[in-house]
Amino acid sequence: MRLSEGVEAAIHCAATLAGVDGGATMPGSALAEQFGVSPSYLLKHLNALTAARILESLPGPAGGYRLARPAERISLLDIVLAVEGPQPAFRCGEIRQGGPVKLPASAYAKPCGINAAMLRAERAYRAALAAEKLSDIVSEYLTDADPRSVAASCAFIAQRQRPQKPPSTKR
Amino acid sequence: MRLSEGVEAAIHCAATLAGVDGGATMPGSALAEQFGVSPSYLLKHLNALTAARILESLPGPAGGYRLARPAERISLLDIVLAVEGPQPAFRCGEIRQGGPVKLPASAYAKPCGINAAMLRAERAYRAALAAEKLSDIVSEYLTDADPRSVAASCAFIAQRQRPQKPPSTKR
DNA sequence: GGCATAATACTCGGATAAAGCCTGTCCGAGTTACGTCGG
DNA sequence: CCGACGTAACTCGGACAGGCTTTATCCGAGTATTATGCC
Repeated sequence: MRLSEGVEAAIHCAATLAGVDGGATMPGSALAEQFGVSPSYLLKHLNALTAARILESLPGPAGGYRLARPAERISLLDIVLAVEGPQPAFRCGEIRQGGPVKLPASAYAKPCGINAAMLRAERAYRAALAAEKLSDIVSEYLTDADPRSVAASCAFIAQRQRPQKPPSTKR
Repeated sequence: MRLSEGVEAAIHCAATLAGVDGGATMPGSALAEQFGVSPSYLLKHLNALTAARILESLPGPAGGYRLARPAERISLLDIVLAVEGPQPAFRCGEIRQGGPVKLPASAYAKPCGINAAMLRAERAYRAALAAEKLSDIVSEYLTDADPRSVAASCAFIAQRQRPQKPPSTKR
């Protein structure tokens, strides 16, 4: 059982974007720089989040990414499913039918009990992930993390975010 | 998120071995034949189960595999961990430290909140897997599955199991 | 001086190679059962 | 007839290639900004 490396980056990016002012955006290059990962590769995952309607992307010089809805309505499950895909972790290959004894298909009408048990467990996993809201992650970070780390993150966001409405961009 | 293909085979094998008489064994070739998978490859996973003290292996002409303890004390979590490894699905790469701003190590003394949240969800998953006992899987199969499938499975077990007359020598 | 226009620079997006893990296969070491020989 | 021995066959165990998903990278399409020329 192994999750993609990109899930971690996607969650960190979403948490960072939750800290930008409403309406402002942050380019993918800034997010990649903050975490020291490849910009081109991070775009792949950010694109997946955009396709899942979790992020919004704006092109152009003042463009970038921002959350498509408030952080209270974004759960870790949404991000994981967007990056990893909606398929369950356990995929029943129906090996019970692969034996030498060939039974009619009607004998396998009911789903495999092992598959059902694994899906029950996975449902609990997804429920736990759905309970973890992005806003809670951010709040917990702001209160529990080291003040120096929080200050550095806020400074980075304030420096690299791009406000949308004001026409004048100084730089 | 994706589990190994071998997990399904391992669980099916364990469920089959739960149906053999106490003390009797079944060779890996018979298990592979029952599910139509490669015998040599199945041995890899059966070996992992043996290393995890879930199965016992007896060499020799009348040898094979059997459960190391009653099915009531074997959970799906034990099998999954044996095949997939004990590492959690989400492995924190500490990308929060990869940015250009270098803070002293003391600023990262507390664990990453995102990692903590993911591990909380995974703990729920493992708890759900631990609640699924192998004996329950077998009981559910015997009562709910199609009678033809149950009859075929029992016939296969009775035909291919190897009773162990003398007290076995543990490996 | 104001407005339309064209060049510009920055952004995202998809298509393209390389690496790592999982899958699949092979052959060798070890052990037990059986047949045979000797007592 | 009984016991011990040697042979043999069957088993598991670890080491060796191939396929596929994941990771990483590059270049092209699109758009708001900006400077310029015209009115």
